[in-house]
Amino acid sequence: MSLRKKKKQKKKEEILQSALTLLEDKGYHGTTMEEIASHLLMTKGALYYYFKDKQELVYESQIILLNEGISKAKKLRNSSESPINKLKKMIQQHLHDLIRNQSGFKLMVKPDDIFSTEQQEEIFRLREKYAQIYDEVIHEGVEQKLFSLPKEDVKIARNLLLGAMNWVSQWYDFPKSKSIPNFLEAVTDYLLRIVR
Amino acid sequence: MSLRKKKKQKKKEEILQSALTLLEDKGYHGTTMEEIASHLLMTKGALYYYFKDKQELVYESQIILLNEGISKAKKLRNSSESPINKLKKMIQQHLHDLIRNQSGFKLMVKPDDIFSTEQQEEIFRLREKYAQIYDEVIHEGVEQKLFSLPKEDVKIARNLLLGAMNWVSQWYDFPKSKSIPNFLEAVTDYLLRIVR
Amino acid sequence: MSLRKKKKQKKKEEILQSALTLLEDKGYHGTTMEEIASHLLMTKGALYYYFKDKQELVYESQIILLNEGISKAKKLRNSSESPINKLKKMIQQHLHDLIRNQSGFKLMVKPDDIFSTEQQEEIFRLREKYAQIYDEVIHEGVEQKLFSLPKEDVKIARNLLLGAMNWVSQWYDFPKSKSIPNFLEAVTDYLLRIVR
Amino acid sequence: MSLRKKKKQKKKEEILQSALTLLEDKGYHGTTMEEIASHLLMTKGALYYYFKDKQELVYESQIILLNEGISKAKKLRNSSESPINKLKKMIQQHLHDLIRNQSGFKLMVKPDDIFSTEQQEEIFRLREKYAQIYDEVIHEGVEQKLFSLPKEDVKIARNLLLGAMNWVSQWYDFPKSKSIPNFLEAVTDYLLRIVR
DNA sequence: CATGAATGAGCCTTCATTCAT
DNA sequence: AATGAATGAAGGCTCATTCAT
Repeated sequence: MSLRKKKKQKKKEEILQSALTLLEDKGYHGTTMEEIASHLLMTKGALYYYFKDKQELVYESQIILLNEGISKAKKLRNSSESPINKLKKMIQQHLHDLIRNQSGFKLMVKPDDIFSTEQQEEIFRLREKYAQIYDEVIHEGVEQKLFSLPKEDVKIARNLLLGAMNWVSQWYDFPKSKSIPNFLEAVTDYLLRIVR
Repeated sequence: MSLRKKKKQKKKEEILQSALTLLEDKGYHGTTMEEIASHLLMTKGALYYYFKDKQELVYESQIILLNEGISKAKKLRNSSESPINKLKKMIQQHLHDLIRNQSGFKLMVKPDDIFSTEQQEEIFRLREKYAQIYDEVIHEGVEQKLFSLPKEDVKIARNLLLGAMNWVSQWYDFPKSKSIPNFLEAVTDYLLRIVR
Repeated sequence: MSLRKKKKQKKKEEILQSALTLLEDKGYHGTTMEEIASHLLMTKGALYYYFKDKQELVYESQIILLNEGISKAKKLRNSSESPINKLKKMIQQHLHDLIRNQSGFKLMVKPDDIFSTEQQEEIFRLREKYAQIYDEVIHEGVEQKLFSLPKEDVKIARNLLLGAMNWVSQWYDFPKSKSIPNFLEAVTDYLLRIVR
Repeated sequence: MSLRKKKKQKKKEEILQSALTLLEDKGYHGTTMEEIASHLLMTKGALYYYFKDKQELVYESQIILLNEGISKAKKLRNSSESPINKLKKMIQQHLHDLIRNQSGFKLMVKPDDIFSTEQQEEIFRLREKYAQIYDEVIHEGVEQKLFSLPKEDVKIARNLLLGAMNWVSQWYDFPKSKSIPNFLEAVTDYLLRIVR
């Protein structure tokens, strides 16, 4: 990639990161291009140099988010820990990012009338990819008799897990709560019960 | 209440029910008054005979939803079943309504810039009221040594429960799945693990 | 006229009187049928039993106003007072009605795109009729050498008079001012200077 | 100010001038943003680039108008003419602008439910400022025994003057009348009688 | 590359008007 | 005669998008 393109790429990611925060907060229709731009001290028009349209910008922000999640989860899955510890760390990673306001699994709950079919499919593909990493770890745990559930229920358990995690951003209360690490520890323990 | 008023009230609820479906799907900003109206074979203008503005319509739809949930949950809590069975039934009720597309706990994830402060407070109050019914049942279970968690963690457990439940509408796949009752049964069992 | 019709006529006048107050305040476009109705404890729809449409209602309110003014002015003109006193009393009558919130000369400053051509013509005809009564009295005063202006300037003087009078409602300040009679006396004296 | 900003400012004033003509004619509620825009061969949306909303546009048009009037009046007041001539010229200036369709003292007769409280106060402040220039000149005339009225009546006289002047646009009939200068001369003479 | 400016479609809302009852 | 209910045409305003400079 040329220097030019690299620079452009960097700027794009900068925009996407900033946009994510806003999108997380107010959703697709509630977030304006104007807002996204002004948060970055740019003008609306400039965004269109980097992205064809709003849809593309938001789509790419989702992709980035999912890919980041996947890559982090993969790293943990590949570690040499026990399945229990792997799952623990994956959950904590997920929650950590969520609280730090970077999640996107909440965002586009029903992306039907926002994204094109291909875009939707890609998003679902990545979501599934992310989820499968969880599945694999759970599977591993089942085989090692650390988790007690039939293999055909792995997906159900995983979905419940993801749901419970994603909801945390709704009720987690920064200042009042115990310290973040303590909080994460407690939540993780209860979540693990789903599979044990 | 006069006959006239009753009729008007009925129509209002009809509108609210219909609006809920759409709002659930596309969120506040993604749902237009036009859509809400045409779904009911009315014109946009007619909605304004029943509701002052969009905000009020959506607000009332949330209130109705929450109140319905509260009333159903209360009935189950007051039954003479064991805490385990109570919780089971409450979960199944919740999921059932969710799948039948009536939930609203998902809807207004961040009602900040949609509702007025008072409206937000009322919504939070009702959400809390609903959640407390869960708390009570869990409490009861703890005291009867049916559930194993310290009392100070009841709220955490309840929140994880609600999150996992609300997420179900994201992945539950009507036609392909096992029959609804079987599905509910399975999900409920895994959810109960959180508190056992 | 049948009793029916008389009753209807009375109600119409009641409506017109009430409408006048509002129209005076907020103008044609600023006053809604809803407001007019609710001020009379009726519903919007009922107004349409008495008046074909908003235009007609407003038009008739203007006519009534002008006719009342004309009739009052005629009475004063026909009295046996001196032209000076006649004019004085006409001015005071006009101001009195104005302050009591009944004037309409201000209202439809440019009735062009509100009224039909015929309606406009009728309104102008009546305005002119009202003004001519002033002209006659001034004329009389000129002939008796009580007023000093050439006859060809009578209309100019009369228009200045009317303008100054109509403006009074803009600045007259009820509570703070001297008593109404004192105030009227003072204003009238200065106005008379125009023709003396 | 940068060139860009100057250009924007110029455009704003262009819009305001054009809007004034329409507002003068049909009042606040009778004038649409659409009309204002199309008169300038722009689209509705473009107006919102220059003004936050209709209220602001109209408000600023009033301010400009008042400030122009004040500045012109001040110049005349500061001249070395006799109070009589000063007043004469101020009246003629006012009438001249009025006939050339630039007055705004008529416009917002009751700005109550159009403008915000602060906006109203500013408008009243400027109206008062304009009026006070008249007061000062009249005062001067009184002290030089050129005008005969007690000082406590200056405001009354001034208000009658302004009212009579503003009304002129209602009845002044361009084509039929004598030439404008002659007309102004005549009107001014009669108006001066109020204070002499 | 970026900006200021403009466009146009679409949304929320108001309101005169109609009409069955 | 009057009302509740509904309609439809605007009107104000927002916002994604475009484009000349």
